[in-house]
Amino acid sequence: MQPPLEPCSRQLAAARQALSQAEIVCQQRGVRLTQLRRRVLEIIWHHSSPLGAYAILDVLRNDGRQGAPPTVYRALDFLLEQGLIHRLASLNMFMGCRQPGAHHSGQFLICQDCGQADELNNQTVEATLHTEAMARHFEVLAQTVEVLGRCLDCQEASRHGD
Amino acid sequence: MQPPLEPCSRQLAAARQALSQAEIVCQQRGVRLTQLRRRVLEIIWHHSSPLGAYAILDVLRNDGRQGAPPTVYRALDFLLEQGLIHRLASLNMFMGCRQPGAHHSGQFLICQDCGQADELNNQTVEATLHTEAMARHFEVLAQTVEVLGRCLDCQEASRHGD
DNA sequence: TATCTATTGTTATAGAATAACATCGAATGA
DNA sequence: TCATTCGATGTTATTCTATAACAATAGATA
Repeated sequence: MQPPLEPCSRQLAAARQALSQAEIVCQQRGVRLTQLRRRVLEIIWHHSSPLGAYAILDVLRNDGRQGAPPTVYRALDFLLEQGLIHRLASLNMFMGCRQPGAHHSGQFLICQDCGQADELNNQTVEATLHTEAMARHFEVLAQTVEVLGRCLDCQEASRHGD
Repeated sequence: MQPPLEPCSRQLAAARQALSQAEIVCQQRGVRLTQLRRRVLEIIWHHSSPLGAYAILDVLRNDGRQGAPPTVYRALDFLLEQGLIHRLASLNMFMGCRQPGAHHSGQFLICQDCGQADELNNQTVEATLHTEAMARHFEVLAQTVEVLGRCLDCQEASRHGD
């Protein structure tokens, strides 16, 4: 689980796109994507795998900005509310959302070796859970669906490694 | 989210059954359900909603037993390994498993008002996630499926309350 | 400009989980 | 019976995650 330190060009491009999309979404909604919030979103997108709040805080401090945990958590709360990032409950970490604008819970494949997470949006899973809930007269507010396992790269790496 | 302090008779009966089942399962597997582990399982079953590790620790201390966090976490680890309890990642809490013996991830409906959690075992959800994972050559090790919302009782309570 | 509100800074603390090492206790064999 | 061994528990300390409470600041509005 070694997070790379420098984002590759593909990540940078993804981050740029995510940030400009975020600007649009926030403008449409009349909410403020401040410097801090924008920077936190950028930090998250520059990283190839989900990041913890304190890792984000470290980067902010490296920026020269002063800050404490609430600084980060408030920015994260804003980004979560706007559907710009997801929180992975099983890791206590945060990652960028590829479909901002439309609020959705999403489903995630999380590799326990490299830490990377893939977002799914399987309608069958979501609908089936809704049906199960309805049968119990349960009102659904959010879904947490996280599949822990190993991605192809890490399976191969462990085979060659041994 | 007010957890009741005294278990009702239905809970006590459920706890008794869960404990005797746990005894059988552990004996069959040749693992030891010690006093401490048994007591932690009992505490969890005596409570109507999922419990946090530190809440369990408080009960243990009320018993007169000395203890620190590792005391509880080791017992919880054992019970998780044996499939006797589940951990709810979105709450950092633990609850009894109704199908001990068969290791399974389960799916949960969690009421944000009263804190109670209902366990599902929907095969469609599990199979669909497996299929999605396979399509990405992702090896599944565990599934976390937690639906947050409001149970019928709490929906009605809030309607009458306003 | 004065005011109001949202945002950020700051300090302190609560809550969740584990590392590392000491001690105890139940099973096993001599 | 005693000694040994290994699993289980006790103990202390620390790390990581998250929030409460209040102060200071900056942006918008009248």
